[in-house]
Amino acid sequence: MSSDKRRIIVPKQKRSEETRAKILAAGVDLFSRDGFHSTTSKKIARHAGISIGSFYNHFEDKRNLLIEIHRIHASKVHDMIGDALKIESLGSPGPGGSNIGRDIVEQSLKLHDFSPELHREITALAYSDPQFSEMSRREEERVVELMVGLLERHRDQLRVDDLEAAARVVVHAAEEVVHSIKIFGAPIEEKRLTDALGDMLFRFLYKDS
Amino acid sequence: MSSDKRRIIVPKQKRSEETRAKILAAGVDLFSRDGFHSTTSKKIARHAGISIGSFYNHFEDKRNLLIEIHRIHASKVHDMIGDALKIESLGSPGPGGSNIGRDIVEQSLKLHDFSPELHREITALAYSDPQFSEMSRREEERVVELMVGLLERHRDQLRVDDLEAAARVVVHAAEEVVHSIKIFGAPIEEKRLTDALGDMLFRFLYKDS
Amino acid sequence: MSSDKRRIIVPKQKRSEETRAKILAAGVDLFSRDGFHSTTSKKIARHAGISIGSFYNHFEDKRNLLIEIHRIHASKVHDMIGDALKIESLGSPGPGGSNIGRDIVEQSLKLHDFSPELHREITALAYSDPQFSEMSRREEERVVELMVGLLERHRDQLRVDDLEAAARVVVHAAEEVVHSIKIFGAPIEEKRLTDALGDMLFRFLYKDS
Amino acid sequence: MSSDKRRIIVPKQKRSEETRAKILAAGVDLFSRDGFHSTTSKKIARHAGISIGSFYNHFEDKRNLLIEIHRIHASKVHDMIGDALKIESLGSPGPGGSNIGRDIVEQSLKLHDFSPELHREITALAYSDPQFSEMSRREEERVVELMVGLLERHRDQLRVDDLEAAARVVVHAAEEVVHSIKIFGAPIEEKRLTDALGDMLFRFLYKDS
DNA sequence: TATGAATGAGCATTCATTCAT
DNA sequence: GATGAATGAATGCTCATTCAT
Repeated sequence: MSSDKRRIIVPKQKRSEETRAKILAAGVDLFSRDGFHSTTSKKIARHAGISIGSFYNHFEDKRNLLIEIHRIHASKVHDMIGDALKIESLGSPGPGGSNIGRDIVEQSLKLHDFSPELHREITALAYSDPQFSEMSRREEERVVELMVGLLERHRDQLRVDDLEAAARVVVHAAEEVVHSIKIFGAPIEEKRLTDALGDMLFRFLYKDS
Repeated sequence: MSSDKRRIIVPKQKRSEETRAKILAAGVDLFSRDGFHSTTSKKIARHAGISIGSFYNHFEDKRNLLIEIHRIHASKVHDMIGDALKIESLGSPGPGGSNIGRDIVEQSLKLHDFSPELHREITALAYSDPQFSEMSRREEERVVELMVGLLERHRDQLRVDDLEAAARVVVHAAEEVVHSIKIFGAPIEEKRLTDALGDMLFRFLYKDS
Repeated sequence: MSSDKRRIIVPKQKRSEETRAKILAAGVDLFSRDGFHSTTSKKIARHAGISIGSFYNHFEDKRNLLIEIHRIHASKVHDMIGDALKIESLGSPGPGGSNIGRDIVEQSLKLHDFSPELHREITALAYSDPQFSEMSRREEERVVELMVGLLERHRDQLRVDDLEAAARVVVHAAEEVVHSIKIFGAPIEEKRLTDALGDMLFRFLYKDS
Repeated sequence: MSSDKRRIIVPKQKRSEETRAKILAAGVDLFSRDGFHSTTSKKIARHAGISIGSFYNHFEDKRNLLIEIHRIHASKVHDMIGDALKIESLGSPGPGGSNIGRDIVEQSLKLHDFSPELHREITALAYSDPQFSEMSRREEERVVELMVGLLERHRDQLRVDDLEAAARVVVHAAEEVVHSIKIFGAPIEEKRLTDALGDMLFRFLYKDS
């Protein structure tokens, strides 16, 4: 009762693994540069320097390549977020000192320096394609979890009760403002936006500011 | 002698105007339901009950149909925003009373009840297509302007100095949270999110609350 | 037993005649500029400043418009040829004096100053379309007739016996050399070509020169 | 990484080479029979017994197929001309003997027995399409070169000074008369035309005839 | 495993022509 | 006679995918 489906290679040999890596790299390049819809599987194969047949040996189709790229990308981003939010940044909170608000903004900006074009493309697909929508949602859940963890560690300094709702709102606000800067090009000086955002998050989260 | 360029119909006859309306309606239906890329010009014509030739008499192509739809949609939304932000909502501010934060959230939610699917699709294109990116940006600028106007009218009650930066941050935060509710389906109870958002905006904007 | 065919207007009213003239003029312009295949009936109507419906009231289709244009053009050219070949140019033949060879070349060049672009387009169609081939042939026959007449008038000075064959060869040679100058752009100085051509025709036709 | 540009197959496999040959053959057939404009890429594919996709794998488009056909055709014709003009035909010149005039006519006729229909179609395009115009011109230049070479080899017997101008006039005259015979169908007996043409060329070129 | 030629459904778009007003 | 919106068959071309080598 074996599946009729095309058999996708699970690379075991070194050569095969290299081919797979080349395809992934080409996919990142082209999806970032031209977008998903303008990137054809032939172009990917050519850009990767392999044959179209080989492409289909390694990935079911274009869509699945992007999903795999997304998976890898997301896990890298997730690790970066994990690292970032581990930082115990809240020694002396307040406008003058360090605070979560400012730190979140800083880390968000940093995260978007990593492949903003790919991020843009995946965000586009999250808005137009249910499967990518679902993937983005799962990714977001993991980020929210980390954010909740961060907030919990500073609970005593915070004024918010519903940490999960707060975490979500914070993540969304940061995400969108950073998009307006990194993806669409800040319409006013970046610093004014990031200061306002940092200020907003700080005031929202912190007791007696 | 006059120009030989392809001429798009500028409706003079009643029948022509009706056809144009049918195409616009069909475009809204299909772009909302299936997305831009899965909607073909043939499908639009069939859905509108007209011929493919007629479609091309009225619109240069699929893309220009969506642009026109967007224009119409945007101006409706803009009017709604204008009306909404005119409301002098700030009798007795504070967690218990009415306040801008809560009002902005409410109005944002209301706005997204109007054709959320189309809004989703256009947002997707704003992320993937430079022309739509530019259109969305212009639209956003007009919203920011209205928001700055609103803030200015309540300046004495507000703690923020940089009204434009504040306006932008507020608009982005509200937009994204509302998208997570109306477009992607709230992952937790809507009220928890909107309360947190309203609270955040309020704390950010208001003096010593 | 009237024909089912679309009834084409035979202009009686002044307005109608003007419309017809406008269409003919527009046809000449566009066929000359863009060629037959790139000229659409809509463009013709627009260029003429009339409606597409009116175009079809006056001409069966694009093809028949060109045929009519050709007819008018050909009769003008024919008149010009008639005038040209009437000239009794052979006072003192010889390389130094006037001679038929040189005159034919001169007149051929002059003829091709009249709408060379249209001539080019019609020649193209003569090569690719049987109906135009036939029309060109008829036109050619009339030119050959005139040429035979000219030769007959100078028979005593000529060495050729088969006047018709001579006429045809002369017409073809002149036509093609002039095309290479007027239509394709002379690859060497025009004078060298026309001198050679005139010389060739002269030597061919004249007795012991 | 290599270029992403659309790549036209450069045949490596035998099957590919066969397909290419089939397309070329089908192109010759259909362009000759129906002309360029009436031949669609679908018809070519069907006639060649291959898929439309395969057609586009091998040729950029219909136009480029004809260009390639022309290139092949032109080089064959050029070889034939080269062979023909090598003939040292001028033993005892004169109306009774062999002479260049008669030889040129003979060879021109022979050349046009090879695919006259294709020649007709390409001539049509030379009149209507700048790119084909340019191609025909280049081809003509090569023929003129060969003709100049021939004339040079018999210079002492010739009366003409400007060999290049003479060569061009000769080529044009022969070309057009032969077209009137082979392409349009001689309106009078072929022999009368060829005799007149041969006579004209002979009298033009030769000393004291 | 890798290759790349072959496939053909499907899409955007054009344009000659009709006909109701 | 004039108008121009409507029509839809037809065309050029793309691209995801298959499969024989």
